[in-house]
Amino acid sequence: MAKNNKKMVDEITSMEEDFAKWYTDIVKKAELIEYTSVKGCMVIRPYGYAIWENIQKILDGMFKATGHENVCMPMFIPEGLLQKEKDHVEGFAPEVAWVTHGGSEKLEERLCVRPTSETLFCEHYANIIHSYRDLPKLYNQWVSVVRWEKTTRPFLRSREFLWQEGHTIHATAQEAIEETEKMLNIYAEFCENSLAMPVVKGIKTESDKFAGAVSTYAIEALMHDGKALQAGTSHYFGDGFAKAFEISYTDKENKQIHPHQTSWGVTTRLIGAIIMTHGDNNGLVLPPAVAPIQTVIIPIAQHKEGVLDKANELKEKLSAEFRVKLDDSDNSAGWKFSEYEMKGVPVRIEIGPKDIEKGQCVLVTRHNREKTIVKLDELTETVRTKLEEVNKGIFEKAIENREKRTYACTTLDEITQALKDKGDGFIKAMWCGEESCEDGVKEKTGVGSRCIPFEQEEISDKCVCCGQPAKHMVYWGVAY
RNA sequence: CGAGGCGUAGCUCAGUUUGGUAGAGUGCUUGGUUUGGGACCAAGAUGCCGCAGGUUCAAGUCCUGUCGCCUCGACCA
Repeated sequence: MAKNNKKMVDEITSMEEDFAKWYTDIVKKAELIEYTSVKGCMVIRPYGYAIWENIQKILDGMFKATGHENVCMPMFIPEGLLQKEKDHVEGFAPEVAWVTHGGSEKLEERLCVRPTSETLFCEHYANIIHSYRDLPKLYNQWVSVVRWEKTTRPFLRSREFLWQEGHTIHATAQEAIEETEKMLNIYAEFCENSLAMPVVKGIKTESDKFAGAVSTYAIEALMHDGKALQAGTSHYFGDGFAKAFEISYTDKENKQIHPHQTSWGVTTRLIGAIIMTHGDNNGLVLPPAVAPIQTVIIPIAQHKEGVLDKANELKEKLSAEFRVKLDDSDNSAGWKFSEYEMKGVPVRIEIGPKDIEKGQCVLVTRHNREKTIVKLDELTETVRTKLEEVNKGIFEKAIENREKRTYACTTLDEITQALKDKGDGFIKAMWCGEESCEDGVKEKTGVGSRCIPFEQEEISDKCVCCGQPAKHMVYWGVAY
């Protein structure tokens, strides 16, 4: 037993020892991805992709329920089109990949591989929007984009990544702002309910907003190691893009008006967020809503008469409601326990000869390894309850970690001290609104502004950096 | 992109200092015994020593370049 336990932890580096290594160990050993010969481009393997498919299914439903339609834009953007909006091109030019040849012919104009699709949507909107009757357009697409990142990490920062980008266009600023906020709320709701990941909703500072946006809203999550991760963004563009791309409509009074736009997105980075929010030293812990396998049945002494039959019967019954796997491979039971813990399966069902005799089985919840003996005729309900329990349990654990790692500070020294004593985390501190102070905090303490949360608190009345009257409470942190 | 570390069997790594027949554990295959926390015995297969040049009679080992991974910075979903 002692030997076995030791071996189990030997499989992955412990997160206390080396969090970054722990992360890559999990990503590889849970069979989420495999590296390829192109830096920053990974194979998302079936188990990893299944998580993404579940994320897609839920979010897509939420988008459609709020009136959005899916479209698909091309993957190439001609250089001239990318350059139409000044801030936008400045923001993205350093990290785009260019196509310069078609076959062996050099292209007249280079094509960039989309790093994001605002320009393509704008070109399209200019063509199809003429009247106030054409508005709004609530579009979304599920595609991949390319950004030539310098340092890459699976799911967190890859050169090609999967995402959805919503692009909407509205008659009025107010309507567009409402859309921006609505989508941020949808993201937050999804993260908290389906991913059991608590998030802070807020607005980005001027220096941190999206290239070309009037304002950028974001949800920020705190990972287990105390670093912050931007889990989703929603941008309000005003009519800046509309002007640059000459999109206008005729209103009821026969006046030419530039419409107002938004865009919003989440990416496969969410999978990284799930790993770093819920995972532990035995591997992944998946939120039930997106787990490819919600419950795994492990037969004990499966060579014995009747065990596999019973296990199959349970699988049949549970499949009506859950994503179920029965592992009848000839690996030992202990091996299977570890394997599915590594893969983060929320609920494990053990069924052996002794159980069958008593008309019961054993349920183990992944996040706390708690064992429950369940009567076979109550199994479906109990699995349902246990899945909810896992979801609740991991959410509370994540909240607890965030609370423990959130420090209210009134001076730069307090920030430095808190980080030193308690480790990385969210710093809540006041800010005067000046960029020089934002930079000053970064320079002197190492934490950058994450967002100005909607839920404001008054930590003090002075800016943490310059001591002048404060305008906002800001969340600061080291970001992924 | 700047600084540092590492690339040898599917995985973890030894061998590099001092050049001389390619190694271990684990995994894999086959057969048998096992099965309530990563089982045991026996037999077997597995290597462009990251890649490309160079030095040498001879390179995993020395030199140059390059690619990849990890850590810390700068940039970012």
